Amino acid sequence: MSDSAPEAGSEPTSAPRRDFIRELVADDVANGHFGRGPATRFPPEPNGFLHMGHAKSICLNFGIAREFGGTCNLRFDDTNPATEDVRYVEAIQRDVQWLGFQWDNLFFASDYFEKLYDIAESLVLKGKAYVDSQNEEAIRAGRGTVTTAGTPGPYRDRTVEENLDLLRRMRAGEFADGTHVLRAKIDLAHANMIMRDPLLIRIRHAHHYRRGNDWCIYPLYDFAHGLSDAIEGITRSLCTLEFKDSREIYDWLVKEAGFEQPPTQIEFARLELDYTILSKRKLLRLVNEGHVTGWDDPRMPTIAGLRRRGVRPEAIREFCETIGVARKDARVEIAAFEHAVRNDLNSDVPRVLCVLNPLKVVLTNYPEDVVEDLDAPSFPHDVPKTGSRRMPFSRELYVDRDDFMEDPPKKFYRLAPGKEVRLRFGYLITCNDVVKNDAGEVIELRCTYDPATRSGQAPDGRKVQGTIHWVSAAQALSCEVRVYDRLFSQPDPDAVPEGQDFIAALNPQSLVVIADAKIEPSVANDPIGSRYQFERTGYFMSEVESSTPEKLVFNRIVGLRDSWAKEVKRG
RNA sequence: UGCCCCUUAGCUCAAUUGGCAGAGCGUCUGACUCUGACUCAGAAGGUUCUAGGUUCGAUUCCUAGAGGGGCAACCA
Repeated sequence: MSDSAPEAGSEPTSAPRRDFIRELVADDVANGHFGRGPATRFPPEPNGFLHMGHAKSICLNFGIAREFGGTCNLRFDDTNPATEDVRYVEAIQRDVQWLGFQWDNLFFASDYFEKLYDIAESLVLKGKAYVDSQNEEAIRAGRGTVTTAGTPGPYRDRTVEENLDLLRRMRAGEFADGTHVLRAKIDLAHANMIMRDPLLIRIRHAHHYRRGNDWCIYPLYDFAHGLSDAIEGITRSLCTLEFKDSREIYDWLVKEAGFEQPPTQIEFARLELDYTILSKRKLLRLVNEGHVTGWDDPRMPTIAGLRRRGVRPEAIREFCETIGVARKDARVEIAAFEHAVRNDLNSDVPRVLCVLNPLKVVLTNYPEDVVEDLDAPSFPHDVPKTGSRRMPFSRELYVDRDDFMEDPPKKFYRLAPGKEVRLRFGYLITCNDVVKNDAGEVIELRCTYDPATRSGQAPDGRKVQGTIHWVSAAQALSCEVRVYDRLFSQPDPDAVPEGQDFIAALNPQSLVVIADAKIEPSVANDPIGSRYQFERTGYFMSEVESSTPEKLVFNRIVGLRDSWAKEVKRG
């Protein structure tokens, strides 16, 4: 490399942001630290569906493998027979692939049980582990507290022979659950609670979704995780901050097990999102208690829920990139996610007109039996895509109730008595009369159109401030629109008064179903699952699970930015 | 009365390793516009948690303190 000015075109391809983890991996590659290429893994327990927090981890682990020419495994950390299920294994694989990633190897920690057992025996042989036969309470008491040291129990100094015999009989299934555990022999007074003779293996006579009933001694996380990484030749084991204290036992175990150049654990902050909960345990509660329709409810922050809602994997990946990776707890604004979703859809999906809350408009000076076809481009001028559709126009139309006010405030650009607006892709119309029912509710607007303004422009040069969306009443399709909003009504759903929990923070308006919205007929033959921007409203997708040829059902993916709503809110 | 981690703009993160504190999102203003969208331009927003110390120079190194978080599951 010379010091001379870079030549045109030699500009480095705008390097992606380097977080502290990527810096380390880049250093590994440059210096050949592990004697092998970068190897990561994504290690979910198959006890629930993947959510945005997992997406962050997936983008990190698979992204690093991709960027540095390394490998990334999908490993199921299935060491707890009580909570796991094939159903989750299948859902997780589908979600990872949908996000756009493919694993180099598919592994299961439950395939390592024999290897882990062999390591357990070797630890016993070295006097580094022992079988403890105290009950659960005694073990807990013997561990001490964060401020007081623990004390050795009565079985801590069993002979190697006795430990080996008991361990083998544990494996043979001779003992009941809870009668014995294998513990590492480290230090009951260790400053790090994790290191106070951590439990390695416990007895569970239970059905495991993959092992059936053939195995009854299950390794615990601390024992299984690091050794599984080491068995797979992982170089950097990425996990979240709460495992910080586990790193010490991780290092202890891979060293005692004799791995050369073992993996190193690196911790990063787990994702927290405004107005959202990202905890499998709590999400499971929402499912089980029926607050949502399932793991794939479009309001859920799960990958399956977001997919069903209409969010695309590109948006999730872009979001994960913008939030970065750091070593401190972080709560990300939901606005950042919504921005990524809009940004992804804006340049790609066609525009369409849909009236969510129909209000009839009769054009009193338009002939009764005429239907015109108006040409409507499907993309705005700044989206480099072509295409258009025909929109029928007639005497009776629908516009959105939000676009009319009988007594509007200043700066209301839409329809009001005596005011003129432009119909998108169509004529200028002026509101003359307001028809009300007995209850005093507005049920119809009587307007006149200016026949000279079919182009949307007035020949005399007069300007209108507002352009509103509309559909022709006779040709419009009736459809159902599900307007989804945040699942929780406060930024931190756990910040509820004493005695309540996050359930109390649920947003009662998180789903508003509009049974009879009116959409332009051009969408009739589009495949179900198509995404659109409903102009001036938001992004929507017809839902495969609910739509029928007779009646389309649309999910709102995300609303458009709405500076008028902000103006109104400000008063 | 323990151990460990964290603290830079409203939010998320940078700062080439001790050298003029920046970016994206958000907010506000303006331009453009047949979407109050998009796009573009601009602005506001900082005692870098506090107090000392080292240094010509500290966001960066040291000490103490404050605030936040994690660890005492036979869960992961």
